[in-house]
Amino acid sequence: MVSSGVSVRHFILGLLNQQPMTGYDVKRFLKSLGWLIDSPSFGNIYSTLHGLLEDGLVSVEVIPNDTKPPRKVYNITHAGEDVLREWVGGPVGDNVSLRTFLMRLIVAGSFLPDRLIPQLEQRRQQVSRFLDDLSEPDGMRSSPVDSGGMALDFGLTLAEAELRWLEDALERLTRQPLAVEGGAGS
Amino acid sequence: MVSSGVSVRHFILGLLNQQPMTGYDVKRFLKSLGWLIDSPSFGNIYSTLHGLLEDGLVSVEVIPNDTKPPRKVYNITHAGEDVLREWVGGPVGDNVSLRTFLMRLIVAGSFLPDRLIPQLEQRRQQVSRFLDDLSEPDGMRSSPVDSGGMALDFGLTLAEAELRWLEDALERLTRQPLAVEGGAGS
DNA sequence: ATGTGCATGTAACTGGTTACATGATTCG
DNA sequence: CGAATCATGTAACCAGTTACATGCACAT
Repeated sequence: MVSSGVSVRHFILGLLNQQPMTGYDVKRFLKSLGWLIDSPSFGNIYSTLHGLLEDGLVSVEVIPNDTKPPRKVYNITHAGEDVLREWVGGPVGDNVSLRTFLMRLIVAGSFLPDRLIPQLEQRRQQVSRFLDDLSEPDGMRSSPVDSGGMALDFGLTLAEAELRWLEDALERLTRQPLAVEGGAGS
Repeated sequence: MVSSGVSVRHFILGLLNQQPMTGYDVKRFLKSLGWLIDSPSFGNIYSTLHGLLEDGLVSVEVIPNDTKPPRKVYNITHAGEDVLREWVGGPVGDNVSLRTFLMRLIVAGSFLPDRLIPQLEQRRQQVSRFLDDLSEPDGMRSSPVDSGGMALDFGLTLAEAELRWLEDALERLTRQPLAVEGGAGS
């Protein structure tokens, strides 16, 4: 019932929306984010790409490299754009994890900047709520686990940093709606 | 070959090491961390608990609640402690995600503070490397995806916050080794 | 020569989710 | 009176991993 199916499928489709890529490129990019979110394996990436192709959400251009295996550059189709637009516009689902949020941010960032604001706002509320719970005697702090330990402190630090970023980003976006179009895409 | 099998299994065992709990308690705690990492579902938690019990890594105390379903409080056994100690002491695996790191931190935090330092150090190097790559023209910044976009900025902010925390924590730990023992327990 | 990076793919497996079933209690 | 919280559990299903297979180019 979480309903925010942030499968690799949507995420990869989102990357392809920003820039045509090969499976290997996708892997390389995701690997660079490895410290934040786990990169899906090659196996998963390639089969996801095959699935997207079968469903007509991406097209492929095979660039033969006569000795090497040919590069297969995948590109999003109109049908794919429709699916993606619907997904990004759709409900975020409460209690999204950092991983989920980042994925949506990457996809939505250069696609529909106006739809972005409610997502940032939702996220801000969530992180803010977490921070508030720490001050209350009935929040997570009262939890027996790791009372006063490092993990709590770690989470706190990250939450504060994220919250500050969110507030900053929201302010920037609401002041000047920045009608991006040629920004990142074509 | 990632070898850092941070399955829910290890994580739950780690929570049980800090405090005996029911499956429902585990869920409640994990849910409070939902903004950071996805909480496993009830189905997974309960069946993991059953598995741990079968393997003798936890024991259970059934507290009958005559009208309500009985509470089943799980407690780690000596065998369980051995398994956990081995896991925490084991290799972290390079390129761990935030999720993985947090899990290890929660488990290790109140268990083996001396083994903690190399883990923090490894993590520090990883995050630091990411940050360095952003300055180089050949790093992730050169990636076609989301150039100059929000997601990159978001990641940067979090990375900086995490790095600062790690450096702080390392300094504190190396100056006074803090021989925790009763720290988190009774 | 040995390893690392480029480049793709498949099949078996397992970890975890979703959806279901049950039932009392408290809150609005 | 209906919804949420407490409290446990099972089984079908799906997402994603691991391990394998192939092969050239380039650096050490």
